[in-house]
Formats: sequence, C-alpha cells, structure tokens
Amino acid sequence: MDGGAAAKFEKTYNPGSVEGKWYEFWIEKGYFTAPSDPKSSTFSIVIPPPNITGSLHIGHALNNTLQDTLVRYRRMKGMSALWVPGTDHAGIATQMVVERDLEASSLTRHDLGREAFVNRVWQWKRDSGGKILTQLHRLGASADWEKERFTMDEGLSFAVKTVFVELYKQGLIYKDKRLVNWDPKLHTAISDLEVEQRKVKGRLWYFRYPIEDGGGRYITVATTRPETMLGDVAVAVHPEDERYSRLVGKSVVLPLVGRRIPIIADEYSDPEKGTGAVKITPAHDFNDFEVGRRHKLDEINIFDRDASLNENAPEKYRGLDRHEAREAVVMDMEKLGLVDKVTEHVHVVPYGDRSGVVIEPWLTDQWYVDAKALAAPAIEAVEQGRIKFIPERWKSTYFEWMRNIQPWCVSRQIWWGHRIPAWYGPDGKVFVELSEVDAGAAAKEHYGVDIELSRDEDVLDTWFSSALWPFSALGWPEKTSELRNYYPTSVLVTGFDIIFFWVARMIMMGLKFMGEVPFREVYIHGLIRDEKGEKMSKTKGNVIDPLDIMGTYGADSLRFALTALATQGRDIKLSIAVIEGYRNFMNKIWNASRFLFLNLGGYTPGKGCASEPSIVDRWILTRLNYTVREVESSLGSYEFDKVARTIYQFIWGEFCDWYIELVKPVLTGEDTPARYRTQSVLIKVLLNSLQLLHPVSPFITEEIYQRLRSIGVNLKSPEGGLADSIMVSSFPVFDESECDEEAYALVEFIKEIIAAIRNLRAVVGLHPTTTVNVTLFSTDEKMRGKAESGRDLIANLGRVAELNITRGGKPANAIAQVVGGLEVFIPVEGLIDVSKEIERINRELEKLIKSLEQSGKKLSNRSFIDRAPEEVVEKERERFKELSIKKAKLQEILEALSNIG
RNA sequence: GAGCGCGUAGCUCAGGGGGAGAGCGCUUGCUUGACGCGCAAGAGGUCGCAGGUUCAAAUCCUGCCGCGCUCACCA
Repeated sequence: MDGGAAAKFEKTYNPGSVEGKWYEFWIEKGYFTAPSDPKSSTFSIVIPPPNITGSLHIGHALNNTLQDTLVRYRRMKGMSALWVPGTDHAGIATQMVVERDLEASSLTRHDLGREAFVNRVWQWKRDSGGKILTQLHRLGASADWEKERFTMDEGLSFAVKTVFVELYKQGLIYKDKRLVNWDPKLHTAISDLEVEQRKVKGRLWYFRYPIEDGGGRYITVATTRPETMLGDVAVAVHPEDERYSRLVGKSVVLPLVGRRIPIIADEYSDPEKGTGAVKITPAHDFNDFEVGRRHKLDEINIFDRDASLNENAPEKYRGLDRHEAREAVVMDMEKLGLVDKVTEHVHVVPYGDRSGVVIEPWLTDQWYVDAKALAAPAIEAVEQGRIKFIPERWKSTYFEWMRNIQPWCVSRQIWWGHRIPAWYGPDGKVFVELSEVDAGAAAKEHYGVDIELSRDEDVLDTWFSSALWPFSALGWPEKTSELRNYYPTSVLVTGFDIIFFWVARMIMMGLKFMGEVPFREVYIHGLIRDEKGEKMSKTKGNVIDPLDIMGTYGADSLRFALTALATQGRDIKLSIAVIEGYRNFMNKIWNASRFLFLNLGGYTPGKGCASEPSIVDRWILTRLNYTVREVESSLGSYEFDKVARTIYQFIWGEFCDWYIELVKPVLTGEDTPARYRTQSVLIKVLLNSLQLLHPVSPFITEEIYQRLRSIGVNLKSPEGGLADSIMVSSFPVFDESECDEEAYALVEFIKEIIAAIRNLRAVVGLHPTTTVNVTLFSTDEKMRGKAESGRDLIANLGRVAELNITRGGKPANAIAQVVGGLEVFIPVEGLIDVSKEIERINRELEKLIKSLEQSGKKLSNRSFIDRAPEEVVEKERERFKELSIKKAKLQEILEALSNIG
C-alpha cells in the first residue's frame, strides 16, 4: 500500500473528532443488543440504576467504565452479553426537585393536589429525567438501550405490586404502630439507613421532679431534650441502684404538666449515666418505647408531624415548634427552681440524610417488611459461596448488618413512588391486592356487599423497587426469555456505600422471588475522592466533572485512568495529572499506529510470509502472549488496576520502546522478505494490543482498527468471520506455541547490553547522535555467542560504530559496565571526570558487596542449606556466583580507571 | 463501644515469606525521520515502631503509635 491512509494520520490524537462517530456506528450495527435467544454462554449485568435527578459524576463514570469493560471483554470472548441500563425514580429526591420548581411559582404540591403533582413529576421526568443515560453514551457504555428500564415503568410497577401483595399474604409485610424515624421537614418516615448519626455539642439539663408526698424531696433526671418531658410517663431507676430503691413504687408529680407518674425499676436505666434516674418518654424515644411496653405505660405523643407541640401538651406550649418548646420548658423549669444544673454535653443526634433536619422518633402506623425472615436465606447464600464478594472482606460488612437486621419500614408519606396496594374498608379493615378491582372483590366477600374502599395514601421506599431490579428489569413476573437466559446475572458492580441499601436487599428479594441468587459475584469498587482524599462536593468546589474531562482528554483517557486506579482499596484519589498521563498514553498508541502506517510500504495484507521470524519477532510475540495471559487473568479476578498496568507496560514499555526501535532498520532496509515479515508482526502485535485495550478504551481502538481495515487488515469475529468492528472481534488467546523462552531471554540480555552502552555514553557525555566504538568482553564463549546474535541490534540502538566482541585484551583508557558475565567497554577520548566515575562505581560496588555478604551469610548457614527448598538454595548459589564475578569485574574496572586518572 | 481497612521513593499507589516496584514529580542531555502528550540517562526508600514465628519477614502473628471508614449510642 502507499502512504495514502497514513497521510491522514494527524500527529496528535484528537478524541473529540472520533468518539461520537463510533458510538453511533456501534448503535446502528446493533452491537449492544443482546441476543434474546443466545446460542453461546451468557454474561449479564444490570446497571446500578442511577437516580433520574442525577447527572453523570465521576463515581458513575468509574462504575460504568468497569461494567462496560467487563461486558465488552465477555462479548469479545464470544459470550452473549447483556447489560441492562435504566434509572431509578428516587422518590424523595425527585419529589423535592419538582417541589423546588413549584416554589418558583409560589406553589406547593398541596396546591396542585396529588394527581396533578404526580403528573407534573412525570412531565419533569420526560423533560429532564434520564439525562444521565445519554451522558453514559459519551462514556462509551455498551448497554443494551433497547432494554432500558425505569423503576416506575409499567412492568416494574407491576413487579412491585406483585411482590408487596405476595409478601403481605405470607405475613412478611405487615402494618404496625411503632416509633419510626420521622422527618419533620419532609413529613415522612424514613428507614434506619437514611438516618445520619452526627456528633454534636449539646447540653445536658438536670431537672428535679418533686416526689409525691415526699416532703419537698426530688428525684433528679438528666435530659438532652427538655421539651420531651411534657410526654414523660415514668422515671426509671436501676433495680439494684440502692440510691433509689426506697423510691421505687412512689410517684413524682411531673412539673409544668402536673401529671402523676410512677418511679419504676428497669434494667434499662444505667446507674453510671446522668443521675442514674432516667425520664421515660415512650412516644419519643426508642429505648423508652421498649421500657414503656414492658411496664404497660401510656404513650403520650406530644408532637404533630412538624414536630410542633400538639394538644397533648399543656396549653401554653401548644403550637410551639420543638426548639421554641425547649426554650420555654427550660425557662419555666428555671422559674420553678427545678433546674439542678446544666452541663455541656457531646452526644449523637440523628439527622435525615436528605432533609438535614433532626429526626424525631414519632409514633405512627407504617408498613414493615420482616427483614429478619428474608435475611436468613440471604446470609446462607453468601456463607455457602453462592454469591462471592470481591474483595472478600466486604462479606463481613454484609454479615454484620444482616445478622442484626431490623424490620424495614417501607412506607413513605410522599406522593412520588409506588403507591401501596392496600385498600381500607369503612371499619379500617385492610385489603391488600394487585388492583382496586381485586380489592373490591375481596371486600365484597368480606362484607357481603359492594362497599366503597379508600386506598392507602403512602408510597413505598424507592429501595423497595430497587431490590427487585435484577429480575424486574428482566421482565419479571412475566416469564420472559431475558429472565430465562440471563438470570441470575453474572456480577453486580457497585460501591461499598450501598451494600446495605441495595446489595443486601436485592439478595433477599432475588432469593425470595426467583428462588435463586440475583448475581453470582459482587464486585465492590472504591469511592472517588479528590487528590487530597476528600469527598468531592459542589460546595467544596473540588469536583472533577467527567463530562469536562472527556471533552478535554477524551473518554478513553478517563476510562483508562479510572481503570488504572480501580485497586481493591476503599478510596480512589483522582487528579487531573493522572488523567493527563493516560491521555499521553493514548497519544502514544496513536503515534505507534501512525508509525506503522508510515512504514507499510510494499505490504499487502493477507499475503503469506516467506521469512522466518527473527529473535526480536519471537521475543515480542512471547511478550505479547504473556501480556494476554496476564490481562485475561486480571480481568477474571477484577484486578482492574493490573489490567491497565499490564497493557500500559506492554504497549509503551515493550512494543514502542523496544520492538519498534529494534525493528526500524529492517523497515528501511533492503531485505524485502524480512521487511515484509516485520510489517506483519508489527500489525499483529498492534492489532492484539488494540484488542486488549478495547474493553477499557473503546474509541481509539476502534478508530485505529477501522483505519487498518481500510487498508485491508481485518480481525476475526468469535464466529470466524471478518469483524466489522473491533468490538465484535475475537479477544486474543494465550498461545503457548507462539512463546519462545530462549528468544525471550536472549533479547532481554541484549536489552541490558544496550542499556549499559547508553549508560556509559551518558557518563561520558556523548551527544545522542555521535557514534562510539564498543568492546564487549567475555571469556565465556556462549556469552559472546549471544552478544554476537544481537550484534546489529546492539550496534543500532547503542549508536555503535565498531562493535568488537572479544575474549582478547580489554581496552585501555575505557570505562566499563558489567552485564551478567559480560563487560561493556567504551573508550574514553578526551577528558572525562574520572573521579566522578570512580565514585559512581564505588557506590555500585558497595551495594554489591552488601548483597554479596548477605548471600554469603545465607549460604554458610547450615539450617538454610538443610531446610530451605533445594531450588531456593540453588538459586542463592547461582546468585552468589554472579555477584562474585560482577564484583571482581567491577574491581578490575576501578583499577583500570585509576590508571587513566 | 464494636467491626473493617490503611501506614512502601517528594506525591499517588501496586506488590507481598527467599534479589525493593510503577506512574507523576525532580536532575542531566537531546529538532534520534511515529510521538516534546516525546526520547535517553540518572538521583531518590533501615517498606510506621517494638516484639514473636521461621533457615529466611517489607510480606505471617501479637502489641503499640498514627490515619480513615462503617455500625451502634439524644440520660
């Protein structure tokens, strides 16, 4: 071919001009579509559905890059691969977004009414929801967009209803009146997991409660929440606390309220804490609630849904919010002289993770899932290894939570979400059915007549629908082919922050409704931080926006950087500098390809090769195969950082730095068959390198592959046909027959000789282009033979004019280096700083002597010889010998140097 | 309070019973016919501290110090 195709090769890779084009190409070709009737083995992933209100942040970029890498790899291995994309309806978050929009027109959702509001949310979703999925296109995500799902779409809503009704009928969902974490700002219950415990500086008030008929004596209780005293129903002391034993059974008169409340004995009371006597407010404290139930105490709820005081509080406090009430209560207590003291107190206060306000334990009717019952098989599945966590240590996090799991409050008092399929009769009898019609029928059966029912107002926790995602997204409860072919999914890729929220719940629901785990493996990746290890946030201004990054550096660079950083640790510190480094890598690949195109003169793809591969060819092919093996094994074990490192090292450190350089003379030389052979090896190695890289960096690899195709170079698909795209080409396979250990070792040795020459040249301060005469000295014939076989290579990369390989005399006036059993000399012409060189060699010698001593010590140790494995001892002997030889040679060199001086 | 993790080159991090590694940064030299987003050469580390196991410990165990995360906890 001629230079036509090469002419279009710009000097610098420009990702912006190619990425969009190839994404469209893949879509048009339908390459992302998983076969509904797979003929090969399958691989499937469901995306952790991003929140519809979200836009792509760097965490999504990481999460989806890793998924895409896995999917692309398996696809190239010939598997039928399905990656289901979709979004999550994010109940509270989405409702808040739309309410904020309404605020602009001074409206609340209550002004609109439920139906209109929900319509408004749908409208919002159509306009701006799911933006994040199109942003994933930029990243190159090869998800099957035809199968995109939304947790509120019709099918998933049906799945949610089905699950709810089924669990209810099995007694695993029930309604209960207990304390919940109430968010007084959002007016909804939230689950334990949505509560953030924050350490705050508060105060501890010590209140005196007058003892009834106690002759003016008091019992003093301490509290951080004075306002709750208005709901107190008892004072508890420890049964064995002698300070108070006389008082048990007596009563106190609750100040400000006037209620007579008992002093009770309960082990909950801790003599060490506070005064040892604790006020009991069952309606507003989880622990007190338990105490109350034990002693059959009243539950006096003094708050309304805003956490303002209601009619159960004394009149003067009614309508105050909890903060005002606190001040008022304290002031009034002070007036009565009933405040013993006030101390500074650091304690933990629950905050709503969405609203940021203090959560109030509040007594309400809510729906609960009996998580304990569902957890048992889910724990077992992980114990038995039917689900594997990677890294494995996350297993213990999972177990810890699952073994102490609490009932899961799934009802939310908001409007956006799956409305609970429960209907009530006039007497409050509940009918849980799939539809209003079914509920009506059930009611008729119960009451004997048609009767008007009212539907439960609440919606379900968003995570309830997310928990069904691995099977609902595949079409359950319909018996779809996707479900048949792709469930259980192969792996779930996610961050450790949602192991409880999501992973655990998916496992419970998957086992319950599919009778099978939802995924066989869970790969947990780290969370991305900024370069200082801090969480990225808009307020801190340290956000790295993946869209910006892709604009500047290209999606491939970002993806490669994220992959390289995806170690099995917790935090991933990302900086622009790292991304820039991998952008440079992309450019390196680009230029290696460019070089190839500029040197394809006379090459015809597909034409047989007349010439036997050279040692250098065999070396790079061996190295390539080792790389393939390493990459495949790392992908299999989710060691993404190793995947990236291995590819990087091979392409840059071996292919570009050595193979291309070693082979340049052949490409410009007269030996046509050799040139032809080299061209074909270059192409093979480049192609395979691109394939190895493709799952991580899909765009540049496709761009270069398509350029190769344009000159008639093609890859094969797993089925054996020509691959129209690198993404449907067959991933390279480790091929033992292409490995040549001897050639490999030989070229490694030659590389060392070249490095030694380069080092000496630098010492002498030779200009890179001036040539030099080099003597390679060895008394070992084999060694000289090896050097001889690399003569041209050494001469070329060492810029050697005359290469003398000899066992004869060593040159005088020369400086030297030792490589294995070989001495490398270059003459010293003119002035060099001999003393500096002596110093340098002395330093090397020092290190050498130290290792030699260590090695000698080992070998003279009887127990080492006796107990260490034979091959270790042998290796040590070998090493000792080599070190000794090297030491002797260095000493000779030193001597020779001092003669020059 | 319980659990988990991490302390390795100036920075970010791999590695993991038997010769200290990478990228970035740094120093020196270079219009080397692919690439200065580059090439070549180099400097730089008692692998947190103290014990123990072992023929052998950066690597395994114990303790300590420092840092981080998760869970629990409103007297």
